[in-house]
Amino acid sequence: MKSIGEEIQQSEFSDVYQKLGINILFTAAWFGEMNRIALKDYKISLPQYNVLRILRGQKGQAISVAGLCERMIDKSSNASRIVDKLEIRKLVLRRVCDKDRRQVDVIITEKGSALLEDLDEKVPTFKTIMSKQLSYKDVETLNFALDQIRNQK
Amino acid sequence: MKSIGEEIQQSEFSDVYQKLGINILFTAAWFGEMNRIALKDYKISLPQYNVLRILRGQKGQAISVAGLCERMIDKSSNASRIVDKLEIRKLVLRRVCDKDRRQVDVIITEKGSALLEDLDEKVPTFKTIMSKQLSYKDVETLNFALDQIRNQK
DNA sequence: ATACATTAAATGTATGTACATATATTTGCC
DNA sequence: GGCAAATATATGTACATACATTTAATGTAT
Repeated sequence: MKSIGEEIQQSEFSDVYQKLGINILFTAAWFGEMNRIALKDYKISLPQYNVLRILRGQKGQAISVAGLCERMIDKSSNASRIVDKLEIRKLVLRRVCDKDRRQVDVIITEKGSALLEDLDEKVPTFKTIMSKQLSYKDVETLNFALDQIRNQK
Repeated sequence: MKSIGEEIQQSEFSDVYQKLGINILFTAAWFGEMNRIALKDYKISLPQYNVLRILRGQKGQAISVAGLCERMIDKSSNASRIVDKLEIRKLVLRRVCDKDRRQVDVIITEKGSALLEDLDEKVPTFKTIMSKQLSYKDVETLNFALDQIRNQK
């Protein structure tokens, strides 16, 4: 099995925490790469895919651009321009919100939903990626540890 | 303590594996943001910082552009253009390799090394980020689990 | 030795990220 | 009501990523 040290050809880490930090970064990048490969044939980028999935999760309910930002993993991603690209391909619609005309509601179209359904079969789920190696209990432990890391002090 | 579900305002995940996958992605993004904040005053981007650290790790030994790519976390990053930016600021040097004139050796300059030394004091180490919450044993377990995830089948 | 394939790096283009700024709308205060 | 502050989104710019193509140097077969 390839350890993180072998992956990035680094034989020494200053300590195990450093190694873990790089391991988390590397594993996240590895997940991203797997998804990118799956999405490639559909000419859709990873952030665009993530936005579509957030919209589907709304189940028809409208969500503003700011609402999208809050739910995205990369907080500084520019949802406005990602929506631009999706709108050009008619995968989403923009509609000025009646209650607050500064807001723009974004809604997934039929075409967008259909594309997501196709992708569901192509994009590996985290469960298929990890369930062979990690038990339910392992996963709970990891989830707890990661939540703890981000809430230090 | 804020769990991953609260962070991205998603109350339900399809399963704990899905939750863990997103947790890893989110934690990696969170690390990145901490570092970006630390680097901001020095007008150096995260990939540029990572390249400088790889060069320092070479301890004077030359490394090619392809060698940099292999050691970078983001495999598809364009090391050539990152080196461009570092070269403009005289933090690194490029030198055509004598043994294979297609290769370009990249070397960190005195100015680059001095900048890294300054940054060492500003950029939080993973140890300072995580050692309060995770024991040595926790870390070993996590490292093992992540290595396993990336080596499925 | 020449021709062809391979390799290393650079470059071109579209998309995305980071951050500052601009524009439009709403809110709150007088 | 009128005006300043706050808010939602869009836009401008520099840098980075994803991926295809180009250029130069090297390896290899004939």
